[in-house]
Amino acid sequence: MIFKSSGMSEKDIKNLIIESATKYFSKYGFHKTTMEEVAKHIHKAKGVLYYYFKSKEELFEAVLKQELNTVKTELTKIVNKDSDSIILLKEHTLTRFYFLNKAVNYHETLKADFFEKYHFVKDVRADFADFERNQISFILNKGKTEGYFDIKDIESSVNIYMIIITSLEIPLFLQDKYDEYESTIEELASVMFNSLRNQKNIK
Amino acid sequence: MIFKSSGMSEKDIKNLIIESATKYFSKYGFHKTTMEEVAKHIHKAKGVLYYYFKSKEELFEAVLKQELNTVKTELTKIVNKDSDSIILLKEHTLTRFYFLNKAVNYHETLKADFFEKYHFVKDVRADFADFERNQISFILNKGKTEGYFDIKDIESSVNIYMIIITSLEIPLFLQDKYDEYESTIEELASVMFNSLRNQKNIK
DNA sequence: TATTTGACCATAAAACATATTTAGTCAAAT
DNA sequence: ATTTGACTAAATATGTTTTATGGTCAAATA
Repeated sequence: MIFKSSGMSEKDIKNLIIESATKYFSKYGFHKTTMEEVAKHIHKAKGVLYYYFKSKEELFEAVLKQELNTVKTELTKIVNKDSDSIILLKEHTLTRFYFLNKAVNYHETLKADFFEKYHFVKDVRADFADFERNQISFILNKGKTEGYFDIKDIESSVNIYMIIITSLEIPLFLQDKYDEYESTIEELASVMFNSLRNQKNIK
Repeated sequence: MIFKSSGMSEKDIKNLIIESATKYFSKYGFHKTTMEEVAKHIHKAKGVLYYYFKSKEELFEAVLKQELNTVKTELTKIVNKDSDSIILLKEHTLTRFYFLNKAVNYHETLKADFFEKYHFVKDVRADFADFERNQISFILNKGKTEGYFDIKDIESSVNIYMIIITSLEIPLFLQDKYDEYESTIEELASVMFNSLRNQKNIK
């Protein structure tokens, strides 16, 4: 009983904090959110945040990780489907953008490439990039085995895919062109997988 | 004689100013360049700059236009070649990035998407985008006619091409990843034209 | 007439000083 | 084990002064 309630409550409080922090970080961003308001919202003193998190940055990282885990979960669902790799790649790309578009704290971290203020999130970003790289690598390999894709160098293809995908993040999410481009994102995804498609008539 | 010398000198001075301005804008950027130093460099008083240009912004525009004209000239050379449209598209893309990489004042204008300070260059940028759109449109049409490309909707394909191309500008030029990505740019260009290639075995 | 000058002004940027807010700490309380 | 809230150091915001700079213009030049 003692174990249960103390164990439960620790996790609950931590989650409550993350929940509250998510609310404020999402609305005001990292720098305009204060630890005070995050604590007040769950009727606690500010100090308690530092019992569960070492710093504001660490709290933000927790929020960001949770946000990206949602995306990861959705993407994993797709990779686990037993559709054709072509379908997989297309769905993966579309889902990626769809859920990433909602991940507003991730959007903020894109500023790390321009402003020094956000360098502390680079590990989380690198982790997500690795995750994605692995998944795309898996899909391309599967497609190669199945004969759908004609790829000499998988790693090189994954590289190019990643470059295009991440380059698009800035216009889509930092310049808020997701809605404007939405109708073309599908065609955009097609460009990518069409180019990988097995083409017998190529020199 | 009077016409010649006065006509000549007007153009010469204007070009001298642009030349000097190019030097300073390229080295220090728009905001850190002063009209004073641009004038001093050609041993003139600051006021004379305002005889030929209405404002600092207009002078910068002149520099930028000249810079982009170099790129336009190179790209036009390629479009005028009578190679296969596939070769054309690839060369066009590579040349575009190669010369744009040297156009440091153009790089600065990319900041217009993030900072209000650069909004005044939007006309020049729009003009360049139109120019490019037309050229790509021309190449794709040519490719369609020749049977190299299998494109239902040219305009839509041009759109996607433009979105990818311009999205890449920020990582390449603002985040200085051109050298890092250089070896993959060619493959990147291939992705684009492969996807447009006539593929007989598509559903 | 066409061009150039440099003193001049208004405004913007830089530099400085001051006040306020906030991240993070910690001894004490629960 | 967890929470509190007073506390500090540092960052941020605010206000003030100084300096630098874009732009003007009447007069000079050629």
